Amino acid sequence: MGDELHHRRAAYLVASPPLDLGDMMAALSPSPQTAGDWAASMLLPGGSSSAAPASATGVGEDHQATGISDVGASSAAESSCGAGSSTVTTAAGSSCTATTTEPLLQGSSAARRGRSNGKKPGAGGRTPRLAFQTRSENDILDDGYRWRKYGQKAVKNSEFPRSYYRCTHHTCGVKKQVQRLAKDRSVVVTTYEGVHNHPCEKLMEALTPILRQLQLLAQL
DNA sequence: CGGATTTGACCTGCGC
DNA sequence: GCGCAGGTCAAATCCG
Repeated sequence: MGDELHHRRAAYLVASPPLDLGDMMAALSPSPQTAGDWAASMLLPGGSSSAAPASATGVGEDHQATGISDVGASSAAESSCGAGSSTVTTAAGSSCTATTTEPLLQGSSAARRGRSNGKKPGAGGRTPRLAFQTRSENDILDDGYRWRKYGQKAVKNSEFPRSYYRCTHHTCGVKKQVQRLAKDRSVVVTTYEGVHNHPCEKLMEALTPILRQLQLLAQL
């Protein structure tokens, strides 16, 4: 998947981020929505809770997405890009490789511990989890949302600590974990847990002028 | 001064 | 039951 993603990376750096953000969001969406559909859904107040996809994106940063995993209820570190992968192509023609990794257990103890504040993942595994790898110097990738770090933990079998973040939006309980891969320190594994119930700030910011134009055109 | 980050303590689940 | 490891809390600290 290398070359294509390299091109995408260049696009992130040079071209307008919002489109790529949409691409990525659409690509990561559980439903086969187009970027446009998704963007539209995000603009509906309250409509994003059901239609909004997971939050993983790489935008405006020097990050290269190398693998995406829909993680069932287990730790994502060193697990992304595991089992069979499939390529998701968005309306804009861009693509990224998504990997569903239900059989993630791989014997590691991390996979067994789904605890979060006493709440179990729940029957059927409540919150969706999505892990993906990015190749970057930067641990923190700018996905358009605002995050507050609430913890950092040394992880076994890894010289790099794992960082824990929560979305700062009041009504949003989305979390993410960021960890650098022990095997390849240039790779950052980001695991998102949950779905944002509010629009992406940066996306909204970027889309506003476009929407204005669309509204003007619609009036004609 | 308010919000974000750091960091050690604490809690919980799981394997032995 | 104990120890280990992951995840969270919250006080202290930092920073704009």
